[in-house]
Amino acid sequence: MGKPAAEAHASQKGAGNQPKTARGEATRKAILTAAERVIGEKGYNDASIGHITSEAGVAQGTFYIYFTTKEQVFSELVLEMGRLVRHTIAEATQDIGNRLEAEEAGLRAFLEFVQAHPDLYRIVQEALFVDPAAYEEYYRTFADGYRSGLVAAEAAGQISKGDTETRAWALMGIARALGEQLVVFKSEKPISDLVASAYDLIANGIKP
Amino acid sequence: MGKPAAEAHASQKGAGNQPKTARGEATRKAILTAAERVIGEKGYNDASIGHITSEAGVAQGTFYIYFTTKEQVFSELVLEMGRLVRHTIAEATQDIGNRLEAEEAGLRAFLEFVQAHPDLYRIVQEALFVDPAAYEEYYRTFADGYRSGLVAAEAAGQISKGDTETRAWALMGIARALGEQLVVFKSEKPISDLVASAYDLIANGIKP
DNA sequence: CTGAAACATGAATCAGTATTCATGTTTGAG
DNA sequence: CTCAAACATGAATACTGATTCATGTTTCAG
Repeated sequence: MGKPAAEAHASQKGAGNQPKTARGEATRKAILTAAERVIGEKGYNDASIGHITSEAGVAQGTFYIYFTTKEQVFSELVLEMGRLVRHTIAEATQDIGNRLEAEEAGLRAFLEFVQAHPDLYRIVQEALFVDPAAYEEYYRTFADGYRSGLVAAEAAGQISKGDTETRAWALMGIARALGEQLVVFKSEKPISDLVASAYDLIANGIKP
Repeated sequence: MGKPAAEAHASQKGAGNQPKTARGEATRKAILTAAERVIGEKGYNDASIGHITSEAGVAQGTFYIYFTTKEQVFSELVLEMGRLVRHTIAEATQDIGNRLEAEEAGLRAFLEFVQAHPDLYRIVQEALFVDPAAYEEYYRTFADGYRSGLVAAEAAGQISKGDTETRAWALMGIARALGEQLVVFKSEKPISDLVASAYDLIANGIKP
């Protein structure tokens, strides 16, 4: 029984060892940031621990002080993206009483976030292949929130009646597609134009 | 100059060595099919050449008679998916004069295809990380076709005016999201329901 | 029939890289 | 100050898996 069984019941989520000093804190954050950039750019498999630690300016072994596994940093990044995106959208829409307007504001906030964090965006997409559970949780959580918003709006008569679940997925699909336009296809189109067009489609459809 | 410089100017697309006998033809197809299943299920990185060849019932070295690289089979599968999907949708919509109806029929055809070929669907998604060029070509080609259809419909007064490019991306985003529902999230919802809800959204929007 | 081209085999090669570890260095509570 | 806990190092380990190759076997045009 030599081991203190420190990490017996994970102090935080599935996080590796948590730092206990300011120095450790900084180092962990440096690694996490480097991982975001490197994995986002090269993809999970081509991003080696060596790349990450050298980008972070620490030795290779240091990685394993704070993370148990390469996959674990990845998962943590997916979680982080989830928290950040939900927070960003919630904040952007909290004062808006009308759902259609909220839809527009939320989409804009999402696209701005994605443009500012392209690496995180890609990481979430890659999660489908690296950490399917994290991927599913990300989208399920998101969709649940989305759906309940739609249900409320429907009840309040702010939107027409319809299959809220499918609508939620479809609307998320639109947001994703436009986000991909920015991050993957490097579209030059201004976000406001994307939002305006998408909003018109969402509100009115394309029937003449 | 011992080498016949056989593959000097690729006989077919970027395809590896093409078989020259019936036996070879069959073997190549067996490997391709196995690759589709194995890569679709395990993902690119966990799918080893050994897995693929054993699933195909051939020796490991046989793989390299028909493909130059692991990445190359993958690319070929992405191309195949592109051809098949375009063909499927074109066929399902060719006799439909009205764009809105075509939209509905096309979406249905796409979802049915995706449900029948979940492995190919996943492979295309993973292409963003394994072979970005193939991924981009897949979606660019698709979007171009989509967009020109919308332009024609707009001119014919079958749909309202709007930013065709963004609309094309958004509509593809809806299709993708629903496809993912089927393949990734294993939704039980019947395709007709998905199509009906999505069609209503696309045609009329959600404004009350 | 027949032999050169095709095809098939599977063991060996070879490189990359995640993870571990023995050894220092730094920090901060007391 | 002081020393035990934290933190950091980077070389060594260990393993996986793509690709090659020397050696047979099969096909089919002539």
